[in-house]
Amino acid sequence: MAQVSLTFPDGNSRNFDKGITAAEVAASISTSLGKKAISATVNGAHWDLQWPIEADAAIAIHTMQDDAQALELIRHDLAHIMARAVQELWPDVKVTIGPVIKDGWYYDFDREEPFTPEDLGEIEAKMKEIINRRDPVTTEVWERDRAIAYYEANNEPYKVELVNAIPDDGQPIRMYWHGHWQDLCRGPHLQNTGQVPGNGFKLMSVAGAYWRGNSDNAMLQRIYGVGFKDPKALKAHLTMLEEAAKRDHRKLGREMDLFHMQEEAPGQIFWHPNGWKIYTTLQDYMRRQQDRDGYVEVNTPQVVNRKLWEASGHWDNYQENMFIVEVDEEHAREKTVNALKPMNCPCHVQVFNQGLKSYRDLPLRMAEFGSCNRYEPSGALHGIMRVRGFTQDDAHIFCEEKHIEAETKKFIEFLAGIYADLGFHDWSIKLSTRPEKRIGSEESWDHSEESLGNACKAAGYDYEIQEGEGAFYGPKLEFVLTDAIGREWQCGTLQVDPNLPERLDASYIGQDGAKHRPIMLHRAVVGSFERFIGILIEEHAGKLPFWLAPRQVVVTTIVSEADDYAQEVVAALKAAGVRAEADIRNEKINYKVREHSLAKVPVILAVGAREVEEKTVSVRRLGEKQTSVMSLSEITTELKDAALAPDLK
RNA sequence: GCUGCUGUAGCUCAGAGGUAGAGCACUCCCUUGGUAAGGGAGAGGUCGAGAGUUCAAUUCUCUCCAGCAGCACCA
Repeated sequence: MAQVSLTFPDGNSRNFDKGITAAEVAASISTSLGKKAISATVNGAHWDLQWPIEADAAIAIHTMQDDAQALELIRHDLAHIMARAVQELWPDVKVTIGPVIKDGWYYDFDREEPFTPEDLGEIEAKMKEIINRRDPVTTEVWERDRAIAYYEANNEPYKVELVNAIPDDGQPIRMYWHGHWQDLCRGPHLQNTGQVPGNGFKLMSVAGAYWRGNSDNAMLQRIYGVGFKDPKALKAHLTMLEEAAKRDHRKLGREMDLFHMQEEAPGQIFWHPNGWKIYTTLQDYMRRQQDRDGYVEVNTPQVVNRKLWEASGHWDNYQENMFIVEVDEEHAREKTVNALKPMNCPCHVQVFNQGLKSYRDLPLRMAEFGSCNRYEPSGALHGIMRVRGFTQDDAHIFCEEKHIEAETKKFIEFLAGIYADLGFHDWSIKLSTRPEKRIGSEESWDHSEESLGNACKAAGYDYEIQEGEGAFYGPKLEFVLTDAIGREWQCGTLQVDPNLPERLDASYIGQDGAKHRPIMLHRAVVGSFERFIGILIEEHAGKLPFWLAPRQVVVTTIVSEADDYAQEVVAALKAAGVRAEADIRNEKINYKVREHSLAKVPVILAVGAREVEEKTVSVRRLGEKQTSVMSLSEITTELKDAALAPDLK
């Protein structure tokens, strides 16, 4: 019999009969490993114990101790078990797909009536029952025709479509059985439903999802579940979700009195004094950074005639998402159709186009805190993170092709400094390359992609390539922040655009005396201020760094005899540039401390008879229980420094 | 935009076919209290908007608006 040579993680190799299964390999090593094995990795692929090994390979056997593999298998089996439970409860429901995702899985179903929360409870109970049956999980490879005939006979049209979609490139069409229940699946799976921890999962929610992710297709019902190895891990996950909910910017925005939104202006923000203080503090900081980095700041119109949007190409592509403002003939000589600007670039080109530009003017870095309005689909709106009215820290660098690399490097360094100042150290770069539908020559794509990659390397950063994800006119960099609870946010971006200067006829006079087209680099660091402030709030759970905190200090009185002194302390702090206010209300100190702590005021100063006498303050910092006594001059000096933005220290 | 859910006082929420309730917040009074809620009294709501069914609708039905979760979208 033919042999295969398998190499184990320790470097040793052994020969086995060709076609041996991973389970047999595990059992050949030791009886206990044979029992504990759950799957293998064969040549880098996660391998079902039942699958035969037909060629020489590197192999590693996994047990439940291997988290990555164990969780993948558990969640994958749970997806199947859930689908089976649903079909046992409601045999008419059609099954579609059910992949593993972060922390769990989902499965999409086609069913007339919506699933209710009560249904979820029933499904969960049925799943536990199935797990307790300890049914064997088995697998077979089928011919395509047989699979299609089977699914047609069973009235599972989605599965027929899936089988048909499997490319004819030799990959097996694999069937899995969990007991009598069957599903098309590429695997791998556990060997027995009883191996799935019956108390480590929970069904979380139902929501609509389009078949195959396409909004032209039918809407299915998706049930989400989370699954772990044991109830403790499940509990920890649920607790984490509760913690995340506590730092929701919409909740904190209300509690800290930062902003509100209301029906009459969906997707737009009413900033309250506290929130606006954060906004302007951040914007002032950004403006100083831009000034230092060689940008000029401009400001451009909000309401612009459609002619410009037609010329830029936005009218054709994004009309549906623009706020259209029509001025009728009663108000003007002739009817005009305008749109609120959804982006700033066409206006910036208009500024660039005023007067003749020389190659000596390039690179020209034109910045605007550009207020934009986009008619986002209603379902996309989310607190202040995704809105219809927002302001970008937008800028366009007009340059020559040869400038791209150096300008990009300069920008990455600029952005890195700002993220560091704002307390974000965990971020990464993604480089999106040429998509299938594109304009421009291959040479110019080569050059821009290479320039962006080189710039990242030159600035000392790695990047991940997103193949084909670039815009139709040029490649882009995306800068992705990871926040305190592991969520990713794309904030910064840099896009190479030779298209818009072409469409809007921007030019400069080159050294050769002839007209040339500049390239535009669209770039932003925070992206939208609204969204970025939302991220800041959630990152810090409302406890913003002192310099950004809208209310930095509250001076609370313990007895009313201290009222005058409290005002004196406030005056001293204000003179030092600290945002301070007095709380001389007739309330107990406990009450005031609680209230201001909940409002996330970073420093509470309490003053009573002793402090008045000694010209001191009792200092209580947010998050700390103990207090300390400092002289008025000491605390003023300290807070004066703390109140400065990082770039002013 | 799509699927589902939700909309009652400033906030968090209870309630029911016969035009509403709690806690906190708010106002006033008492209290001057040393670091996360002192006590008492009071005021406050066209029950998201419109239409329909009904003797009667905030409650049932429909339409619309907004929000939430997810999907799709994000120049």
